[in-house]
Parts: sequence; structure tokens; C-alpha cells
Amino acid sequence: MSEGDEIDGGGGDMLLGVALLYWALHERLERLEPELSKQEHLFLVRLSAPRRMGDLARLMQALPSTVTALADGLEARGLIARRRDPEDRRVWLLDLTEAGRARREDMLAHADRAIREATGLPEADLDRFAALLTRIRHHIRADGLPKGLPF
Amino acid sequence: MSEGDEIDGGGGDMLLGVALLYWALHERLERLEPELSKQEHLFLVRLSAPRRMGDLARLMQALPSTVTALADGLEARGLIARRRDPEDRRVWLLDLTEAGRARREDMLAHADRAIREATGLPEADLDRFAALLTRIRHHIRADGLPKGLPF
DNA sequence: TTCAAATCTTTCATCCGATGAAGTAACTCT
DNA sequence: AGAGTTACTTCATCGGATGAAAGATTTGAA
Repeated sequence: MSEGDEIDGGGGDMLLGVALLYWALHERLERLEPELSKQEHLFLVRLSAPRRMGDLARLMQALPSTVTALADGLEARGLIARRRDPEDRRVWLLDLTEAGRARREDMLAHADRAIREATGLPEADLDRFAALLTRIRHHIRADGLPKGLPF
Repeated sequence: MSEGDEIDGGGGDMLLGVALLYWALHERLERLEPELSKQEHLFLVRLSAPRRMGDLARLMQALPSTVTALADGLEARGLIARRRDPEDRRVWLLDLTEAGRARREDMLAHADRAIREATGLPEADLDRFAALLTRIRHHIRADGLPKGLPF
């Protein structure tokens, strides 16, 4: 409270809240996982199973060329492997290596910790927050991310 | 639901949820306010009253040089004005111009709309979400943003 | 079958925002 | 008055993201 931070009690405050939480989470994760970037964290989270690069690009709202660069980096560090999709030999499937799988587990544990520490919410409230976030996530996906509208 | 998106029900999902909401909000805001960048939106929200550039830098977790650049841009477009603080002539106070004040009002309205549309939550749930976010924001501020620890 | 169009990924040049070091001006403390 | 600190600016630089163009493969139409 020391530094006036309440602004308007409306859209502005929520915008700041979301931005601040986003930041605080990544900030903490960066401490626990110094050698992975923000995008790499999200990338690993998504690799619960092998995925096509194109799908990852869509999910992350990024261009294919961005995914290529991310994949190059993680592959160079031995965390993921490229494998041709036998069904369609144009596409690459990205899959975690053994090292990558272990890394991902650590990362998820760290993410959990970061969330608890950053929010400071007791279990029950954190659950309520998570439930709301899940609903929001489904809405955003269903509503279609505005992004692009290539045509 | 179409594209598997539930990952682990834990830290990973919340991380994705926060990141996705952050994105969706800015995405929508960018449509409604095409000529302002993400940071400029947050910048304007904070300018409910005149502020020192240094305070803004702290609040936004940015370097002074970053704030200088942002201020330059907004000043060039006539939305804010620099004014020396009579109390301490080293500091600049940033204040909205008339045009800036009007712009900010529009922006806040747009932010409100973006939040409603992006989350898709009914009023009551949105209020609960906002309340939790506010608590989180206070916790993050009180707990001190880890950032930096210059020493 | 064959060939044109569409799809998936990569390459590369480029851009924009953020960073950090060094500089200027003003304040504080002794 | 002078040393040290604080507030902001300048500028060179970097990293991540973009978009256009090209290569490889599949799909669809004749």
C-alpha cells in the first residue's frame, strides 16, 4: 500500500493485476530455472506428449519460424528431439528426451511453488482462483483467440 | 477442448492460464487501441496522477532508460507532459495532458470491455476473480518483487 | 497419372523493445 | 566547498519475434 497502487477499481486494476502476476510468476520461475527462458518454460509445459510444431505455434500464438528457433535451442541442449511424422512426412513431431522429461517434471514442481509463493493464497482460495482461470482458459480457446485471422 | 490443452492440473495449467489471459487481454486491447503498445497501456493506467519517472520505473519493473523511451513516445504524441518537480529539480513529473486524460478514459473503458470479453465470466464470478487478483497484487507488492536485489 | 495448388517447416534479413554503461545535473551530508 | 549519492538521459547493443521467400511433401483436379 505504501506506494499508491489502487488506480480505478475497474478495468485498469485488473489489467495491472494480471500483468503483475504474469511478471511475478516468470520472475520466480526464472530464479528456479535460470537457463530456460519464459517461452521455453511454456514450451515444455505443452510437451506433455509429442506435438507437431505447427500445433505448438498455434497454441502459443507464435509464428512457425519462432517455434523453429525455440525447438533449435531446446534440441541443442538435448531436452527435445525432432522426429518425422510417419503419417505426413512434412511435419516434425517434437518429443521430450529422457533428460527433457526429467527437466519438465522439475519445472512443473517449480511452477507450482512459484504460484504458491507469488500469489500467497491459502490452499482453498488458490483452488478457487485456479478454477476460475480454467474457465477463462476454456472460454478464450472456445471463443477463438482473435489473433491473426489470416484471412 | 478440441486441441488437448489440459496438461497436468497443477502448476503447469495455471502458468498457461495466466499467460493465456495476459495475452488475450493485450491482444484485445491492441485491437481497440491500435496505436498504443502493451507497455504504453500499462503506463497510462498508472498515470492516474502525476508521477515521478523513477517511481514508474519501479512500479513497472523496468529500467529508468526504458521509462525515458516510453515517456518520449507518449510526449511526442501529446499524451503526457514532463514537468520539473519543484521540490527536487532532478526529477521529472509525468502528467497527462488534456488529450492524454481523454485517451486514458477511453483506454480504461476498453480495458474493461476486453476483460469481460476475454474472460467470458458473468458479473458475479468476475467480481470474485477481481477480488482474488487484488489480494494477489497486494501480496506481491508487500512481499516485494524479487526482481533485482541489486546486491 | 500428372501437375498445380496447398501445407509444413526452415532460413535469413530485419525490427522493436529492453538492457546496461557512461554521462549530466541536482541534491545531501559533512 | 567538496565528496558522494540520486534522478534522469544518451547511446550502443542484444535477444526475441516477425515476415518474406524457399524447400519438401501432400492433396486435389483434370
